[in-house]
Amino acid sequence: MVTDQTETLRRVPLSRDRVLRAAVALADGTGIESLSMRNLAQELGVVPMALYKHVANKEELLDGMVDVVVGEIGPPVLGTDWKSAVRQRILSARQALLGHPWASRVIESRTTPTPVMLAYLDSLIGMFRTGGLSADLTHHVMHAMGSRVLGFTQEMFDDSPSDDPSQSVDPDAQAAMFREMATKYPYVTEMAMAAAHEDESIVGQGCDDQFEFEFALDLLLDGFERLQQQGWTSADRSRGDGGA
Amino acid sequence: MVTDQTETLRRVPLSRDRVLRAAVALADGTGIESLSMRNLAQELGVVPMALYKHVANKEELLDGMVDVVVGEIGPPVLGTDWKSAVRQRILSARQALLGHPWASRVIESRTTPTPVMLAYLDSLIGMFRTGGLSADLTHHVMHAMGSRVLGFTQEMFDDSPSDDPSQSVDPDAQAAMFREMATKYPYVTEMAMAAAHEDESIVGQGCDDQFEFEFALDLLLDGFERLQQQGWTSADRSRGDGGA
DNA sequence: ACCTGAACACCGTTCAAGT
DNA sequence: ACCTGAACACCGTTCAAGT
Repeated sequence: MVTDQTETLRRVPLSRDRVLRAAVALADGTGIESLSMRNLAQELGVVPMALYKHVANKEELLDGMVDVVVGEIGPPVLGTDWKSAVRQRILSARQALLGHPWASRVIESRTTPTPVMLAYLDSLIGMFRTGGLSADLTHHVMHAMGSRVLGFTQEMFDDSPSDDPSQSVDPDAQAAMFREMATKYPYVTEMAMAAAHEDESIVGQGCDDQFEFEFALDLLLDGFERLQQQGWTSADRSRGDGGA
Repeated sequence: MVTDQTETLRRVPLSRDRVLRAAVALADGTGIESLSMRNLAQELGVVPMALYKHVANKEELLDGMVDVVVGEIGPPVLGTDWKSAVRQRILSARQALLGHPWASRVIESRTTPTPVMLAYLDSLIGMFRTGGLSADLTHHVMHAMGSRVLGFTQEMFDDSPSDDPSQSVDPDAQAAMFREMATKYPYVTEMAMAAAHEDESIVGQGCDDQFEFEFALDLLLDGFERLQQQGWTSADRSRGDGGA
């Protein structure tokens, strides 16, 4: 294809699918904060109002974008135990999300599941149920997993190393800052140090996100398995809020 | 105080504290989506630009609002084992958040921790460390907890019963909808049924949020304790992605 | 019947002109 | 030196006027 791209896009008639794909591409390329209806329309060589033929409003656009991402999650693997199968599926969801940095934030902001999302959730719930977990336990399990079923967790803070040139090197200031951190927040500092074998950083940086995700995922899956084997029921509300 | 409130507010000079408290009150009362700089200024009987004397921009306003909420979290209880102490502190954080429905969303959107937030995290990390967990394990523990350290989890969808009058009763349509759900998403439906002993609902409604939160929290805390007792190290990366 | 320009009712923030 | 009105550069969406 040597045809001018904008020109080509202008010729192809708009469709919901083309709108959604363009929106995903725009968000991937320039960030979700610069995705506006006006912006997207311009990218498609179209007047803003033309988009409203294919999506009712911006919320529906975002729903559709999430559907595109969920559509990239692989199907369940067959022929293993439920725990491995669930584990692999969720790690596949994680892979899908990694290609779209905006996706987890947008998913969080959705208020009602789309049919595509419901189909994914139904299939995942089915993996627990056919694996032998009770409907009761599965319900609590899904809540405990939260957004993890889609391959992400709410990390407390964005730990991407900001390449802000305003706070450049100046080793003296950095050392002073570090000393202040270490005295004011000794445990935070120690924890950051414990993780900083791979990156220069002050807080929370340079740790292996994939490892952290799998650590928590496995802890939860192991816990679910243990409860299942014990024949746990939500009637077993034996836990008080005190006892060791 | 019988003085007219707006008049009183107009007399009291602005301060960062008064701006933040007004912002929290406004968000509590009318929702975070209607909190704008212009709106807040009006509430304070002040021109929008006056706010910029006390907060650099809207991001800093939101940071400050989170600080107000974090300030409401109770101090650690003394004289118990680390697990109970952590449990109680996190449930106290949850109580603080329950009074400010917007808080979890705003916390998620923060990109850098404030000193107030760092102080809270430091104190919580300290509870694990003085309880005997290694710096290494504590690091992974904090990641596994994610936003749960502040008393909330990312629930997959907003399950508050929308009192939208447009989709009022009409039991026939509702029954048809239910049949469609049950055939298209059998496991989702079953799970919703399993939880719906207390509320009329289609999906995800009517379950005990507090119970779900504690279920996951205890599962994680129990898991952490088990790892600690086993002398776990992150060098033990024994888990493959397959084996049962 | 379809499409779209202009307009509406908002934003956060800058900046220069006022006191 | 301090304060602030007007303006800038945006939003999502409505609606009436064009073809």
